[in-house]
Amino acid sequence: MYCCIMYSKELLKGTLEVIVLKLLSEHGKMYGYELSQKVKEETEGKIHLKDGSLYPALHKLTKDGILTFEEVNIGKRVRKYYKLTAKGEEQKETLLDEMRDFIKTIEKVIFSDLKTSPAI
Amino acid sequence: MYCCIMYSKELLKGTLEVIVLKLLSEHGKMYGYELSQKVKEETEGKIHLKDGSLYPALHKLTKDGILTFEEVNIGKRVRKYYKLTAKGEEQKETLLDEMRDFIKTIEKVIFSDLKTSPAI
DNA sequence: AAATAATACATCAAATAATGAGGTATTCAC
DNA sequence: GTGAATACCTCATTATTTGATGTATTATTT
Repeated sequence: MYCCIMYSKELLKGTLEVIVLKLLSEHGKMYGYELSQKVKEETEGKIHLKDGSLYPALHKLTKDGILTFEEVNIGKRVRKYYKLTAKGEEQKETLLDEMRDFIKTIEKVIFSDLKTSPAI
Repeated sequence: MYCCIMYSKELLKGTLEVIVLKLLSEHGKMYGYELSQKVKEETEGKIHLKDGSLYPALHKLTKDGILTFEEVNIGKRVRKYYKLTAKGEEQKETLLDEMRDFIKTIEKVIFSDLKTSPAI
């Protein structure tokens, strides 16, 4: 059902994307697991980036030139630290603007009681 | 990509659903075309309920007992006026609450500059 | 009067993406 | 040495949007 919003794909898809880009922009570089923990923490568990969504997303964003990564060995374990490319920085700004606009629009439609009813 | 939000399905799915339920609650009864026009108008064209999304959604909501409809003949044309059932009223409240909560959460994650950086 | 736009409904194949389940392996705490 | 946490990954299934396509009536423009 989802939606049918002008910027539907770019936006709702972006719920994950915009979060990832914002956090990476803010923290410089982060690895997948770190991202999911950070989001869980900042939202008191309300938003939970699942493995099955997060990793494919990171791969796609990398493929699209939004992110790059470097592998860092932590003992025998490998971490992939992601960061924004220049294109990624632009994309972040775009998505944040869209999100702002989307929220404003939704709020206007959804949370207006005043609008119609002259209240008896 | 979408998301992976606690209430993902119930919420993002709901962008259409919540709009429809809100408008029906507000206006009593409306038909499909009217709904799409109203939304377009109220959002200055930013949100556009497409036929291919709207009608299937109305059918599904009816099947689920959220909506009922009555057919009205306008000349040779038939209009289906939809309205909320009691269950639909409840559902509307639930979705509005979720939407409020979602927006608050997203805003917290996305629009905080203060949070991390101690600024130089 | 004829063409065009708007009204009003509908369906469906294709594309897209989230979910949930499954998998591997390392490190830490008890 | 067992379980939990860390850290990555894939993929089939499911769900949903989109865009195309269709039908038909009414209003408007030329």
